[in-house]
Amino acid sequence: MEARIDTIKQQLQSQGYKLTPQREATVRVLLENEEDHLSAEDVFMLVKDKAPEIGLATVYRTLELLSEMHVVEKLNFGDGVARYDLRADNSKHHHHHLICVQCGSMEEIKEDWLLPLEERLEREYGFFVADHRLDFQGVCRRCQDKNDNPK
Amino acid sequence: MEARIDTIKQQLQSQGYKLTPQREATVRVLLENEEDHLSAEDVFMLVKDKAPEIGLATVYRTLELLSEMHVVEKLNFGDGVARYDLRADNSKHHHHHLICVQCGSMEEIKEDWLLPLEERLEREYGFFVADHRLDFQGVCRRCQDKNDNPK
DNA sequence: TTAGGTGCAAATCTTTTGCAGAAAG
DNA sequence: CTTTCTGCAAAAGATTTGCACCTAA
Repeated sequence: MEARIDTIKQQLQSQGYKLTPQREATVRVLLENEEDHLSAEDVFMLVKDKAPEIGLATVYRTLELLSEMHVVEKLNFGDGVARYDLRADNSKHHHHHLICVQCGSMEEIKEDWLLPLEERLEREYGFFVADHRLDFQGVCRRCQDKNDNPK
Repeated sequence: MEARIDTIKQQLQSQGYKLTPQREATVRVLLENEEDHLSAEDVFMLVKDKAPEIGLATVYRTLELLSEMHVVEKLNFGDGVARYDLRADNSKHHHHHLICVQCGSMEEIKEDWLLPLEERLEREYGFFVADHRLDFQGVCRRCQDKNDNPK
C-alpha cells in the first residue's frame, strides 16, 4: 500500500501537483475500499474519519485530479451519482461489471474480453479504440438460487 | 410511424396509462430523431414546437414512464445529462456506441457482438444476463484523417 | 366522479466555482 | 514570494416533487 501511494505521489509531482495530507487521506480511502465503487459522498464520509476538517469540495477536486491522471476511473451507473474506481496499476482498460438488478450487487470481471472486438472495430469501422466500458445487467448467482429455493 | 405510435399507445393502455397529446408529441419527437441521443432538455425544445404549452416536468415524467415501459433507454455518457434512445421494436439489447473523444461524435453499432460473451458469463460466472451496455471511447475515422492531413 | 395527467414553481441533489486565507517549495 | 491548495459558502445545473387545476373513461 505504501508503495502504491509512493507511485501516485511521484505521478502527481511529475505534473507539478502535491500529495497533500487531504489528498493522501483520500487516496488511502480509495485503496482501502478498492473493491467498492464509492461515490464522492462516500469517499467524503470515510475521509472525514482520517481528516475531519476536510471539505467536500476538496474531495471532488481530488477525485477530479486523480481521474485526469488516470489513477481512478470515474464511472456512471445511471443512479445519479458518479462513482470512482481505483485503476489497477497495469491495466489501461476499465473492468467489466456485472450488476444484479435484484440485489443491486456489483461484481467485477478483471479479464479483458474485448480485444478481439476492438480489433474488428478498427478494421471494419476505422475507429481507434482508446478505452471501453462494458456493463451487464442481470441476475447474479446468489439471487437465482434464492429464487429457486425460496426459504 | 403511425403504427409504432399505435403500438406504444396499446402498451401504455395495457398498464392503465393514457397516450395524452403531450405524450404523443414527445413520442413523435423521439421517433423523428431516432438517430440522435436527445437529452430531456433537447426533447423539451423540440416538443415545444408541436405543443408550446408543455412543461419540462411533463417531459421528464414522460421519459421516465417510457423508460419504465422499456420504450426508450435512458443512457448516461458521463456528461451530466441523461440521454434517451428509442428502443428498436425488436431488439432487447442496447446498441453499442463509438464515442469520439476528439470531436464528441457518437456512432452506433446495431449488431450485437456480445452474445458469445454472455453465454460464457452464464457458464463461468452463473450470471444471468438480461441486458448490457458497451461503449468505446476513442478516435473516429474522420478525426484520424484530420490528424494525418492537417489542412 | 374518480383516477390519471398537467403546468408551474419550489425543492432537492450532485457537482462546480469564487474567494480569502494557509501551506509548501 | 509565488504558486498550489484548502475550506466555506454560494452558485449552477439536472431532475423531482407538491399542489391546484384539468380531462377523459
